[in-house]
Amino acid sequence: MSESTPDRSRVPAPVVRRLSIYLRELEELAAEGRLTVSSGQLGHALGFTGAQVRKDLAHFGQFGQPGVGYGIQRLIGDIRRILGTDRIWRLCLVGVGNLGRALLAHAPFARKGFQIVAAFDSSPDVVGQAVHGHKILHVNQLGRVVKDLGIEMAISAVPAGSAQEVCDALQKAGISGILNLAPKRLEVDGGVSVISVDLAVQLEQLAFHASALLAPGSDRR
Amino acid sequence: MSESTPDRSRVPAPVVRRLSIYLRELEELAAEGRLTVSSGQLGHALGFTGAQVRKDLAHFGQFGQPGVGYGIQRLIGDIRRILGTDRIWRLCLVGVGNLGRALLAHAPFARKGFQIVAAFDSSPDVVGQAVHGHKILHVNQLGRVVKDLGIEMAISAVPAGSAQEVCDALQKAGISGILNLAPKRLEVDGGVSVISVDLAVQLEQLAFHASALLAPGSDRR
DNA sequence: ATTTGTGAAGTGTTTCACAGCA
DNA sequence: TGCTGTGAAACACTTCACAAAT
Repeated sequence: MSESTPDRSRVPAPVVRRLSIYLRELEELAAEGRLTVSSGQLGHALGFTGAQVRKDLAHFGQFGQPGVGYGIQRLIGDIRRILGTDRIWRLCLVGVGNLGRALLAHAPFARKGFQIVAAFDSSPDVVGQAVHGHKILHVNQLGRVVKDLGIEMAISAVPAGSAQEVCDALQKAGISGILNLAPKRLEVDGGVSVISVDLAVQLEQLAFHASALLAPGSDRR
Repeated sequence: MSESTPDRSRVPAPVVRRLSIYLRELEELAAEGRLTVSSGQLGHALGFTGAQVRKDLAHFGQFGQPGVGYGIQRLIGDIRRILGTDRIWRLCLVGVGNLGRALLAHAPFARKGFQIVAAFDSSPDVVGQAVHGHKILHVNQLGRVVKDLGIEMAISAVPAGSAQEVCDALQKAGISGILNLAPKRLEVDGGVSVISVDLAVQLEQLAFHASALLAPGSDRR
Protein backbone atom coordinates (compact mmCIF):
# COMPACT_ATOMS: atom_id res chain seq x y z
CA MET A 1 0.00 0.00 0.00
CA SER A 2 1.67 3.03 -1.47
CA GLU A 3 4.84 3.88 0.37
CA SER A 4 8.00 5.79 -0.52
CA THR A 5 11.62 6.85 -0.08
CA PRO A 6 13.95 3.91 0.73
CA ASP A 7 17.09 6.10 0.56
CA ARG A 8 16.69 7.43 -2.92
CA SER A 9 20.38 7.75 -3.67
CA ARG A 10 20.77 3.98 -3.82
CA VAL A 11 17.95 3.36 -6.28
CA PRO A 12 19.59 2.19 -9.52
CA ALA A 13 19.40 4.77 -12.32
CA PRO A 14 17.73 2.33 -14.76
CA VAL A 15 14.89 1.88 -12.29
CA VAL A 16 14.17 5.59 -12.13
CA ARG A 17 14.32 5.86 -15.91
CA ARG A 18 11.80 3.06 -16.33
CA LEU A 19 9.48 4.62 -13.76
CA SER A 20 9.09 7.58 -16.13
CA ILE A 21 8.33 5.19 -18.95
CA TYR A 22 5.77 3.26 -16.91
CA LEU A 23 4.13 6.55 -16.02
CA ARG A 24 3.86 7.53 -19.68
CA GLU A 25 2.14 4.25 -20.53
CA LEU A 26 -0.13 4.37 -17.47
CA GLU A 27 -1.34 7.83 -18.48
CA GLU A 28 -2.09 6.42 -21.91
CA LEU A 29 -4.04 3.51 -20.41
CA ALA A 30 -5.92 5.86 -18.09
CA ALA A 31 -6.91 7.97 -21.11
CA GLU A 32 -8.33 4.81 -22.68
CA GLY A 33 -10.44 4.28 -19.58
CA ARG A 34 -8.61 1.25 -18.23
CA LEU A 35 -8.83 0.81 -14.46
CA THR A 36 -6.22 -1.82 -13.64
CA VAL A 37 -3.18 -3.37 -15.32
CA SER A 38 -0.95 -6.30 -14.43
CA SER A 39 2.83 -6.09 -14.35
CA GLY A 40 2.90 -8.47 -17.30
CA GLN A 41 0.62 -6.31 -19.42
CA LEU A 42 2.42 -3.10 -18.57
CA GLY A 43 5.81 -4.65 -19.21
CA HIS A 44 4.75 -6.24 -22.47
CA ALA A 45 3.53 -2.93 -23.89
CA LEU A 46 6.94 -1.42 -23.21
CA GLY A 47 9.31 -4.25 -24.00
CA PHE A 48 10.06 -5.25 -20.41
CA THR A 49 9.24 -8.37 -18.39
CA GLY A 50 6.58 -8.41 -15.71
CA ALA A 51 9.20 -9.32 -13.14
CA GLN A 52 11.14 -6.19 -14.03
CA VAL A 53 8.10 -4.01 -13.47
CA ARG A 54 7.39 -5.61 -10.10
CA LYS A 55 11.01 -5.44 -8.93
CA ASP A 56 11.26 -1.78 -9.94
CA LEU A 57 8.16 -0.83 -8.00
CA ALA A 58 9.30 -2.94 -5.04
CA HIS A 59 12.05 -0.39 -4.40
CA PHE A 60 9.39 2.00 -3.20
CA GLY A 61 6.76 -0.11 -1.48
CA GLN A 62 3.79 -2.30 -2.36
CA PHE A 63 1.39 -1.03 -4.95
CA GLY A 64 -0.42 -4.05 -6.37
CA GLN A 65 -3.14 -6.49 -5.44
CA PRO A 66 -2.39 -10.19 -5.98
CA GLY A 67 -4.80 -11.65 -8.49
CA VAL A 68 -5.81 -8.22 -9.74
CA GLY A 69 -2.81 -6.09 -10.66
CA TYR A 70 -2.27 -2.39 -10.16
CA GLY A 71 -4.91 0.33 -9.91
CA ILE A 72 -3.96 2.66 -12.72
CA GLN A 73 -5.01 5.95 -11.19
CA ARG A 74 -3.47 5.01 -7.88
CA LEU A 75 -0.18 3.96 -9.46
CA ILE A 76 -0.02 7.13 -11.53
CA GLY A 77 -0.28 9.16 -8.35
CA ASP A 78 2.27 7.03 -6.56
CA ILE A 79 4.86 7.18 -9.35
CA ARG A 80 4.39 10.94 -9.66
CA ARG A 81 5.04 11.28 -5.94
CA ILE A 82 8.12 9.06 -6.20
CA LEU A 83 9.53 11.02 -9.14
CA GLY A 84 8.62 14.31 -7.53
CA THR A 85 6.41 15.33 -10.45
CA ASP A 86 3.27 15.71 -8.34
CA ARG A 87 3.91 19.43 -8.45
CA ILE A 88 5.12 22.12 -10.82
CA TRP A 89 8.85 22.68 -11.25
CA ARG A 90 10.17 26.09 -12.22
CA LEU A 91 12.94 25.95 -14.80
CA CYS A 92 15.07 28.35 -16.72
CA LEU A 93 16.59 27.94 -20.14
CA VAL A 94 20.11 29.11 -20.86
CA GLY A 95 21.12 29.54 -24.49
CA VAL A 96 18.50 30.72 -26.93
CA GLY A 97 19.93 29.31 -30.14
CA ASN A 98 18.01 27.08 -32.53
CA LEU A 99 17.61 24.32 -29.99
CA GLY A 100 16.82 26.66 -27.11
CA ARG A 101 14.08 28.38 -29.10
CA ALA A 102 12.48 25.03 -29.86
CA LEU A 103 12.49 24.06 -26.21
CA LEU A 104 10.91 27.36 -25.16
CA ALA A 105 7.93 26.49 -27.31
CA HIS A 106 7.90 22.78 -26.47
CA ALA A 107 4.42 22.19 -25.08
CA PRO A 108 5.00 18.69 -23.63
CA PHE A 109 7.32 20.06 -20.93
CA ALA A 110 4.64 22.32 -19.53
CA ARG A 111 2.12 19.48 -19.66
CA LYS A 112 4.45 17.33 -17.57
CA GLY A 113 4.75 20.10 -14.98
CA PHE A 114 8.06 21.60 -16.11
CA GLN A 115 7.46 25.30 -16.55
CA ILE A 116 10.11 27.47 -18.14
CA VAL A 117 9.85 30.81 -16.34
CA ALA A 118 13.00 32.56 -17.58
CA ALA A 119 15.36 32.40 -20.54
CA PHE A 120 18.92 33.69 -20.74
CA ASP A 121 21.46 34.31 -23.45
CA SER A 122 24.65 36.31 -23.82
CA SER A 123 24.30 37.54 -27.38
CA PRO A 124 23.21 41.20 -27.76
CA ASP A 125 21.28 40.01 -30.83
CA VAL A 126 18.73 38.15 -28.73
CA VAL A 127 18.87 39.70 -25.26
CA GLY A 128 15.85 41.95 -24.87
CA GLN A 129 13.88 40.20 -27.59
CA ALA A 130 10.72 38.24 -26.88
CA VAL A 131 10.83 34.62 -28.07
CA HIS A 132 7.68 32.52 -27.82
CA GLY A 133 6.39 34.88 -25.16
CA HIS A 134 9.61 34.89 -23.13
CA LYS A 135 11.65 38.04 -22.72
CA ILE A 136 15.28 37.00 -23.07
CA LEU A 137 17.52 38.16 -20.22
CA HIS A 138 21.27 38.53 -20.15
CA VAL A 139 23.10 35.66 -18.43
CA ASN A 140 24.75 38.09 -16.05
CA GLN A 141 21.35 38.43 -14.38
CA LEU A 142 21.09 34.68 -13.89
CA GLY A 143 21.97 34.57 -10.20
CA ARG A 144 19.51 37.26 -9.20
CA VAL A 145 16.62 36.02 -11.34
CA VAL A 146 17.01 32.38 -10.28
CA LYS A 147 16.72 33.45 -6.65
CA ASP A 148 13.92 35.97 -7.21
CA LEU A 149 11.75 33.55 -9.18
CA GLY A 150 12.60 30.47 -7.12
CA ILE A 151 13.93 28.58 -10.13
CA GLU A 152 14.99 25.04 -9.25
CA MET A 153 16.23 23.42 -12.45
CA ALA A 154 17.83 24.54 -15.69
CA ILE A 155 18.08 23.41 -19.27
CA SER A 156 21.41 24.41 -20.75
CA ALA A 157 21.48 24.66 -24.55
CA VAL A 158 24.66 26.67 -24.94
CA PRO A 159 27.70 25.82 -27.09
CA ALA A 160 30.22 23.38 -25.60
CA GLY A 161 32.68 26.20 -25.06
CA SER A 162 30.48 28.05 -22.56
CA ALA A 163 28.84 25.01 -20.97
CA GLN A 164 31.09 24.76 -17.90
CA GLU A 165 30.96 28.49 -17.28
CA VAL A 166 27.15 28.48 -17.39
CA CYS A 167 27.11 25.38 -15.20
CA ASP A 168 29.23 27.17 -12.58
CA ALA A 169 26.87 30.15 -12.59
CA LEU A 170 23.83 27.89 -12.21
CA GLN A 171 25.44 26.02 -9.37
CA LYS A 172 26.36 29.25 -7.62
CA ALA A 173 22.77 30.41 -8.03
CA GLY A 174 21.70 27.36 -6.04
CA ILE A 175 19.98 25.37 -8.77
CA SER A 176 19.50 21.68 -7.99
CA GLY A 177 19.35 20.05 -11.44
CA ILE A 178 20.79 20.75 -14.86
CA LEU A 179 19.80 19.15 -18.16
CA ASN A 180 22.87 19.70 -20.30
CA LEU A 181 22.47 19.54 -24.06
CA ALA A 182 26.03 20.56 -24.90
CA PRO A 183 28.55 17.90 -25.97
CA LYS A 184 30.67 18.47 -22.88
CA ARG A 185 31.00 16.75 -19.53
CA LEU A 186 30.13 19.14 -16.70
CA GLU A 187 31.99 19.19 -13.41
CA VAL A 188 29.85 19.88 -10.36
CA ASP A 189 30.49 19.36 -6.67
CA GLY A 190 27.77 17.56 -4.70
CA GLY A 191 24.20 18.70 -4.34
CA VAL A 192 23.57 19.42 -8.00
CA SER A 193 22.57 16.67 -10.39
CA VAL A 194 23.44 16.85 -14.04
CA ILE A 195 22.02 14.83 -16.91
CA SER A 196 23.65 15.24 -20.28
CA VAL A 197 22.00 14.45 -23.59
CA ASP A 198 24.12 14.61 -26.72
CA LEU A 199 22.15 13.84 -29.85
CA ALA A 200 25.32 13.48 -31.90
CA VAL A 201 26.37 10.64 -29.60
CA GLN A 202 23.05 8.92 -30.26
CA LEU A 203 23.52 9.24 -34.01
CA GLU A 204 26.95 7.65 -33.61
CA GLN A 205 25.35 4.69 -31.81
CA LEU A 206 23.04 4.25 -34.78
CA ALA A 207 25.96 4.52 -37.18
CA PHE A 208 27.75 1.76 -35.25
CA HIS A 209 24.80 -0.59 -35.50
CA ALA A 210 24.10 0.30 -39.12
CA SER A 211 27.75 -0.33 -40.02
CA ALA A 212 27.54 -3.79 -38.51
CA LEU A 213 25.02 -4.68 -41.17
CA LEU A 214 27.39 -3.68 -43.93
CA ALA A 215 30.72 -4.88 -42.51
CA PRO A 216 30.32 -8.57 -41.67
CA GLY A 217 32.20 -9.65 -38.55
CA SER A 218 35.74 -10.64 -39.39
CA ASP A 219 37.35 -11.57 -36.08
CA ARG A 220 41.06 -11.71 -36.71
CA ARG A 221 43.64 -11.84 -33.96
CA MET B 1 47.96 -2.38 -34.16
CA SER B 2 44.57 -1.02 -34.99
CA GLU B 3 42.06 -3.84 -35.51
CA SER B 4 38.30 -4.11 -35.61
CA THR B 5 34.97 -5.95 -35.60
CA PRO B 6 34.73 -8.74 -32.99
CA ASP B 7 31.06 -9.47 -33.76
CA ARG B 8 29.62 -6.03 -33.20
CA SER B 9 26.23 -7.18 -32.00
CA ARG B 10 27.70 -8.47 -28.74
CA VAL B 11 29.53 -5.30 -27.82
CA PRO B 12 27.78 -3.88 -24.73
CA ALA B 13 25.82 -0.71 -25.43
CA PRO B 14 27.58 1.28 -22.69
CA VAL B 15 30.90 0.57 -24.40
CA VAL B 16 29.72 2.02 -27.69
CA ARG B 17 28.30 5.07 -25.94
CA ARG B 18 31.59 5.73 -24.19
CA LEU B 19 33.50 5.35 -27.44
CA SER B 20 31.63 8.41 -28.74
CA ILE B 21 32.56 10.28 -25.60
CA TYR B 22 36.22 9.30 -25.83
CA LEU B 23 36.20 10.47 -29.43
CA ARG B 24 34.81 13.85 -28.44
CA GLU B 25 37.56 14.33 -25.86
CA LEU B 26 40.28 13.06 -28.17
CA GLU B 27 39.26 15.59 -30.81
CA GLU B 28 39.50 18.27 -28.15
CA LEU B 29 42.98 17.07 -27.15
CA ALA B 30 44.08 16.94 -30.78
CA ALA B 31 42.90 20.53 -31.23
CA GLU B 32 45.13 21.48 -28.30
CA GLY B 33 48.07 19.91 -30.07
CA ARG B 34 48.51 16.92 -27.75
CA LEU B 35 50.07 13.86 -29.38
CA THR B 36 49.48 11.04 -26.89
CA VAL B 37 47.24 10.37 -23.90
CA SER B 38 47.16 7.59 -21.31
CA SER B 39 44.01 5.70 -20.43
CA GLY B 40 44.17 7.26 -16.97
CA GLN B 41 44.34 10.80 -18.32
CA LEU B 42 41.56 10.25 -20.83
CA GLY B 43 39.36 8.57 -18.25
CA HIS B 44 40.00 11.21 -15.63
CA ALA B 45 38.92 14.03 -17.93
CA LEU B 46 35.62 12.25 -18.51
CA GLY B 47 34.82 10.79 -15.10
CA PHE B 48 35.82 7.20 -15.92
CA THR B 49 38.64 4.99 -14.66
CA GLY B 50 41.65 4.14 -16.76
CA ALA B 51 40.75 0.47 -16.58
CA GLN B 52 37.35 1.22 -18.07
CA VAL B 53 38.93 3.00 -21.01
CA ARG B 54 41.35 0.13 -21.62
CA LYS B 55 38.68 -2.56 -21.32
CA ASP B 56 36.39 -0.70 -23.68
CA LEU B 57 39.05 -0.40 -26.35
CA ALA B 58 40.07 -4.03 -25.82
CA HIS B 59 36.77 -5.08 -27.41
CA PHE B 60 38.13 -3.93 -30.73
CA GLY B 61 41.84 -4.69 -30.66
CA GLN B 62 45.04 -3.19 -29.33
CA PHE B 63 45.60 0.50 -29.75
CA GLY B 64 48.09 1.58 -27.09
CA GLN B 65 51.79 1.42 -26.39
CA PRO B 66 52.85 0.31 -22.91
CA GLY B 67 54.75 3.08 -21.13
CA VAL B 68 53.49 5.67 -23.59
CA GLY B 69 49.72 5.58 -23.96
CA TYR B 70 47.62 6.08 -27.06
CA GLY B 71 48.53 8.08 -30.14
CA ILE B 72 45.73 10.60 -30.33
CA GLN B 73 45.43 10.97 -34.10
CA ARG B 74 45.68 7.23 -34.57
CA LEU B 75 43.03 6.52 -31.94
CA ILE B 76 40.68 9.13 -33.40
CA GLY B 77 40.88 7.37 -36.75
CA ASP B 78 40.40 3.95 -35.18
CA ILE B 79 37.36 4.95 -33.12
CA ARG B 80 35.80 6.65 -36.13
CA ARG B 81 36.25 3.48 -38.12
CA ILE B 82 34.75 1.41 -35.29
CA LEU B 83 31.73 3.69 -34.96
CA GLY B 84 31.34 3.94 -38.71
CA THR B 85 31.72 7.72 -38.68
CA ASP B 86 34.73 7.73 -40.99
CA ARG B 87 32.31 8.70 -43.75
CA ILE B 88 29.25 10.85 -44.36
CA TRP B 89 25.81 9.52 -43.46
CA ARG B 90 22.74 10.73 -45.30
CA LEU B 91 19.78 11.37 -43.04
CA CYS B 92 16.27 12.62 -43.34
CA LEU B 93 14.21 14.47 -40.80
CA VAL B 94 10.54 13.66 -40.31
CA GLY B 95 8.40 16.20 -38.48
CA VAL B 96 9.19 19.87 -38.97
CA GLY B 97 7.75 21.28 -35.76
CA ASN B 98 9.69 23.43 -33.34
CA LEU B 99 12.18 20.71 -32.54
CA GLY B 100 12.52 19.55 -36.14
CA ARG B 101 13.28 23.05 -37.33
CA ALA B 102 16.01 23.40 -34.72
CA LEU B 103 17.61 20.14 -35.83
CA LEU B 104 17.56 21.14 -39.49
CA ALA B 105 19.76 24.09 -38.58
CA HIS B 106 21.88 22.23 -36.05
CA ALA B 107 25.44 22.67 -37.33
CA PRO B 108 27.15 20.08 -35.08
CA PHE B 109 25.40 17.19 -36.87
CA ALA B 110 26.89 18.15 -40.21
CA ARG B 111 30.31 18.61 -38.62
CA LYS B 112 30.12 15.06 -37.27
CA GLY B 113 29.28 13.72 -40.71
CA PHE B 114 25.52 13.46 -40.36
CA GLN B 115 24.02 15.30 -43.28
CA ILE B 116 20.29 15.96 -43.42
CA VAL B 117 19.38 15.73 -47.09
CA ALA B 118 15.58 15.71 -46.91
CA ALA B 119 12.84 16.85 -44.55
CA PHE B 120 9.24 15.65 -44.40
CA ASP B 121 6.04 16.75 -42.73
CA SER B 122 2.35 16.10 -43.20
CA SER B 123 0.93 19.53 -42.48
CA PRO B 124 -0.11 21.57 -45.54
CA ASP B 125 1.11 24.60 -43.60
CA VAL B 126 4.74 23.60 -43.95
CA VAL B 127 4.90 21.23 -46.93
CA GLY B 128 6.35 23.16 -49.85
CA GLN B 129 8.00 25.77 -47.67
CA ALA B 130 11.76 26.13 -47.40
CA VAL B 131 13.11 25.88 -43.85
CA HIS B 132 16.77 26.59 -43.24
CA GLY B 133 17.46 25.85 -46.90
CA HIS B 134 15.48 22.61 -46.96
CA LYS B 135 12.38 22.28 -49.09
CA ILE B 136 9.82 20.41 -46.97
CA LEU B 137 8.31 17.38 -48.68
CA HIS B 138 5.09 15.54 -47.87
CA VAL B 139 5.56 12.32 -45.90
CA ASN B 140 3.75 10.38 -48.59
CA GLN B 141 6.86 10.85 -50.72
CA LEU B 142 9.09 9.38 -48.05
CA GLY B 143 9.55 5.92 -49.58
CA ARG B 144 10.49 7.23 -53.00
CA VAL B 145 12.82 9.99 -51.79
CA VAL B 146 14.64 7.77 -49.29
CA LYS B 147 15.45 5.35 -52.09
CA ASP B 148 16.29 8.03 -54.69
CA LEU B 149 18.65 9.90 -52.39
CA GLY B 150 20.15 6.84 -50.70
CA ILE B 151 19.09 7.96 -47.25
CA GLU B 152 20.26 5.58 -44.52
CA MET B 153 19.10 7.02 -41.23
CA ALA B 154 16.24 9.18 -39.97
CA ILE B 155 15.52 11.57 -37.16
CA SER B 156 11.86 11.41 -36.20
CA ALA B 157 10.53 14.50 -34.43
CA VAL B 158 6.81 13.86 -34.89
CA PRO B 159 4.12 13.81 -32.18
CA ALA B 160 3.75 10.57 -30.21
CA GLY B 161 0.50 9.82 -32.02
CA SER B 162 2.14 9.48 -35.44
CA ALA B 163 5.46 8.06 -34.30
CA GLN B 164 4.70 4.39 -34.99
CA GLU B 165 3.12 5.15 -38.36
CA VAL B 166 6.20 7.13 -39.45
CA CYS B 167 8.43 4.39 -38.09
CA ASP B 168 6.62 1.81 -40.21
CA ALA B 169 7.04 3.97 -43.30
CA LEU B 170 10.75 4.47 -42.61
CA GLN B 171 11.25 0.77 -42.08
CA LYS B 172 9.43 -0.05 -45.29
CA ALA B 173 11.62 2.45 -47.11
CA GLY B 174 14.64 0.40 -46.01
CA ILE B 175 16.20 2.81 -43.53
CA SER B 176 18.67 1.23 -41.12
CA GLY B 177 18.54 3.54 -38.08
CA ILE B 178 15.98 5.80 -36.45
CA LEU B 179 16.58 8.43 -33.78
CA ASN B 180 13.16 8.80 -32.19
CA LEU B 181 12.44 11.97 -30.25
CA ALA B 182 8.77 11.19 -29.57
CA PRO B 183 7.72 9.93 -26.14
CA LYS B 184 6.65 6.57 -27.53
CA ARG B 185 8.24 3.15 -27.74
CA LEU B 186 8.65 2.08 -31.37
CA GLU B 187 8.09 -1.49 -32.54
CA VAL B 188 10.42 -2.64 -35.29
CA ASP B 189 11.29 -6.07 -36.58
CA GLY B 190 15.00 -6.88 -36.96
CA GLY B 191 17.44 -5.02 -39.15
CA VAL B 192 16.48 -1.53 -38.05
CA SER B 193 17.94 0.01 -34.92
CA VAL B 194 16.02 2.56 -32.93
CA ILE B 195 17.32 4.91 -30.28
CA SER B 196 14.77 6.95 -28.38
CA VAL B 197 15.49 10.18 -26.55
CA ASP B 198 12.73 11.68 -24.44
CA LEU B 199 13.78 14.94 -22.84
CA ALA B 200 10.75 14.90 -20.51
CA VAL B 201 12.02 11.61 -19.08
CA GLN B 202 15.38 13.25 -18.39
CA LEU B 203 13.70 16.13 -16.59
CA GLU B 204 11.84 13.58 -14.47
CA GLN B 205 15.15 11.97 -13.51
CA LEU B 206 16.36 15.37 -12.34
CA ALA B 207 13.14 15.93 -10.41
CA PHE B 208 13.64 12.59 -8.67
CA HIS B 209 17.14 13.50 -7.55
CA ALA B 210 16.19 17.05 -6.62
CA SER B 211 13.27 15.75 -4.53
CA ALA B 212 15.63 13.50 -2.60
CA LEU B 213 17.32 16.62 -1.28
CA LEU B 214 14.06 17.97 0.07
CA ALA B 215 12.40 14.75 1.32
CA PRO B 216 14.85 13.10 3.72
CA GLY B 217 14.86 9.29 3.58
CA SER B 218 12.25 7.85 5.91
CA ASP B 219 12.48 4.10 5.45
CA ARG B 220 9.40 2.65 7.07
CA ARG B 221 8.25 -0.90 6.60
C1' DA C 1 -7.30 -18.91 -11.63
C1' DT C 2 -4.52 -15.02 -11.49
C1' DT C 3 -1.10 -12.00 -10.02
C1' DT C 4 1.85 -9.90 -6.58
C1' DG C 5 6.29 -9.53 -3.95
C1' DT C 6 10.70 -11.51 -3.27
C1' DG C 7 14.69 -14.61 -2.22
C1' DA C 8 17.87 -17.12 -5.19
C1' DA C 9 20.11 -17.81 -9.52
C1' DG C 10 21.82 -16.03 -13.55
C1' DT C 11 23.83 -12.61 -16.48
C1' DG C 12 26.26 -8.44 -17.47
C1' DT C 13 29.45 -4.69 -16.37
C1' DT C 14 33.08 -2.49 -13.76
C1' DT C 15 37.05 -2.48 -10.96
C1' DC C 16 41.17 -4.66 -9.26
C1' DA C 17 45.70 -6.00 -9.61
C1' DC C 18 49.52 -7.52 -11.92
C1' DA C 19 52.51 -9.75 -15.71
C1' DG C 20 54.73 -8.03 -19.56
C1' DC C 21 56.46 -4.47 -22.53
C1' DA C 22 58.65 0.19 -23.94
C1' DT D 1 59.61 3.99 -14.40
C1' DG D 2 55.09 4.27 -16.64
C1' DC D 3 51.64 2.25 -19.03
C1' DT D 4 48.95 -1.31 -21.57
C1' DG D 5 46.15 -5.49 -21.86
C1' DT D 6 43.71 -8.89 -19.30
C1' DG D 7 42.30 -12.67 -16.18
C1' DA D 8 40.04 -12.78 -11.66
C1' DA D 9 37.12 -10.61 -8.25
C1' DA D 10 33.62 -7.55 -7.13
C1' DC D 11 29.57 -5.35 -7.97
C1' DA D 12 25.08 -4.33 -10.31
C1' DC D 13 21.14 -5.53 -12.65
C1' DT D 14 17.73 -8.82 -14.54
C1' DT D 15 15.24 -13.00 -14.72
C1' DC D 16 13.48 -17.08 -12.52
C1' DA D 17 10.40 -19.40 -9.80
C1' DC D 18 7.35 -19.88 -6.13
C1' DA D 19 4.85 -18.96 -1.57
C1' DA D 20 1.27 -15.93 -0.27
C1' DA D 21 -2.75 -13.25 -1.36
C1' DT D 22 -7.28 -12.35 -3.56
